[in-house]
Amino acid sequence: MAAARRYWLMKSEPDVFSIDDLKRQRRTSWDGVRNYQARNFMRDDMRVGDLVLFYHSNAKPPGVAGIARVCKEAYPDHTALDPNSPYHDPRATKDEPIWMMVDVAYVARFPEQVTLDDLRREQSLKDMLVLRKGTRLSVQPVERRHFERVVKLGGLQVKDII
DNA sequence: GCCAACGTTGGC
DNA sequence: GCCAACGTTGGC
Repeated sequence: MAAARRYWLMKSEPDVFSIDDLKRQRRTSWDGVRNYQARNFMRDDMRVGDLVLFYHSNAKPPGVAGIARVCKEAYPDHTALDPNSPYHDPRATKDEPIWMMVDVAYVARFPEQVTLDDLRREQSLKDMLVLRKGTRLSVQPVERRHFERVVKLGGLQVKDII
């Protein structure tokens, strides 16, 4: 029997890569994660089929812009080996790549972004990690009930994206 | 652009 | 193993 699907929130700066970019490309490799906790979530816990809240950080306003789905499990992030990449890490080698990435596919763009303020206003979402002061994790787990609530706030039906 | 909060580095 | 210094994140 397959393990239960998990839910995540992943941050991206829309000036760098937005939900619209993902929609155009249909899928992307989630490169550039350079935080051990975030890497460990991707490497150890993300499985094909997991659903992702695509969060626009450093945006005006910041918030959840849509949904993605994990379509390939963790593998080495080769940008760490590339001296010309902004994500280059001189410690990384082919045998010890240090950093990992997953691939995600486009699922849906919310008709209306669910802003950070919207999330804060929802009593039922008050325990979400993204709302906790000082939480900078760019890859974080989300509870199913929170995921489903955000989808509804975004104007979509859960059954339509699963 | 500011700056609080956090993660990482490196001297000891 | 401690912790000060530094770099980064990300909301504002």
